[in-house]
Amino acid sequence: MGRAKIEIKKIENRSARQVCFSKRRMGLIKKASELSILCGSEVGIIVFSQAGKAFSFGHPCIDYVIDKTLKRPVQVNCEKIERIRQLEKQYNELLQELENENEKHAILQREFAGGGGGGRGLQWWEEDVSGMGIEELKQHAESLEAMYRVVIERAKFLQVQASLVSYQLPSHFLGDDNFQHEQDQEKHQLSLLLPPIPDDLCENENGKRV
Amino acid sequence: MGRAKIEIKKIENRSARQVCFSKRRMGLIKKASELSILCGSEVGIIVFSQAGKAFSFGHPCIDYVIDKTLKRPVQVNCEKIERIRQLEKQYNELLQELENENEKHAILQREFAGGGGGGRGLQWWEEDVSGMGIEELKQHAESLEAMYRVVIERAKFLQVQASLVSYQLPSHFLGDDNFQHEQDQEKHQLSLLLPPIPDDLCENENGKRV
DNA sequence: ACAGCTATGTATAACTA
DNA sequence: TTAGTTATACATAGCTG
Repeated sequence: MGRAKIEIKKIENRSARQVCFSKRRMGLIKKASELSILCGSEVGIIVFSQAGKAFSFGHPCIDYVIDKTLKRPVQVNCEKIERIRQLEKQYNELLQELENENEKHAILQREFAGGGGGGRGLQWWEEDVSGMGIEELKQHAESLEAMYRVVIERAKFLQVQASLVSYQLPSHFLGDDNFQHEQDQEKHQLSLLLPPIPDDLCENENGKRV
Repeated sequence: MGRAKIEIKKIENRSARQVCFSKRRMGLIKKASELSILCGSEVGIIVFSQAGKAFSFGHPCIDYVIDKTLKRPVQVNCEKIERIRQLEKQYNELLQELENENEKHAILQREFAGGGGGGRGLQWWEEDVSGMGIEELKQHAESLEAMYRVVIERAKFLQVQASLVSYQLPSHFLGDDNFQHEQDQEKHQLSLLLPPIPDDLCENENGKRV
């Protein structure tokens, strides 16, 4: 949202980070204010700067929102359940994308080698590679990589949304680019929502299953 | 931020409001997530829909942020003090704008009637209107109106920002267009920060001083 | 209600003073 | 540093299915 696109990762330069913090804090609070007015909803925001200074916004006031939250553990559960529903939905979208990739690959396969593995119940990535020629292998590898990239992108997206319920993708799943949430959060069950990805694609460099 | 500019006031249409709510809620949480990552700061957001459903976001998690807030009443005071400093600054800007209007008017006055009130210590709005011709009076009234509009716009802006500390402009100060914050909030000292506006401009339709 | 789409308004990254 | 300016990316209002 500025002159250049930036990656969402911690800004290392101190003063740049400070400038970004105050601008974005103001923007966030403006948005919250607009939401509360437009939709008549109660909103509370608390932000701590790295220096430990607190900033807050609340409609009707921050204390009201905090009180209401503390008195409603049930609501928080509702919220988590809805979040999980959303994640499930996104997971289904992911599956859909994988199937599309699958389709594309099948077409390529047919064009290249006349249809290597036949039309039985097997998924394409389960095909036996031992019978493939060099070109076919190359195609196969490229398709796997493309699919892997799709999975990673989706996983990153889910990660952002996942923090809503404090669930956490194991950070190695997101590649090695700076990962800010790690230090304070537990790692847990999100993987339960993401399992049926073929084994070949689910191992990191240490061979550990995700 | 859409096809058309919209006024920030409650959306009356139920379904439109609901759509806006979910879109903006998502946007707000995305922004909060970005802020926490980019600036390494702790952020918590709680939103209640009008139906009473709760949504939250937190980094590292919402409970952490709430805990930290509850344990730091002092920080909240710091924040309020800073907010007041900002308001004072904005107030000074407002004064500056008034002076600019003043200047412009003085020039107009000189052009029109050769300089009706002389150059003593009086502000232009204190000039005696009894000696004015009809054109001069018209000009004077228009200038007052322009100045009034500037004051109202600034006041609306301050109002949005003021909710940060749960301070509240008396709603009649903002005109009669829908005013959403009124029901739950107390009215108090903000007017202390806004007094030296000439009497002519500080009365509402009941003649009650602001 | 819900999920896209796109034209448009806003927020803001990089820059300047 | 702390403010302003500007070009650009992004969020979203109104619309469609």
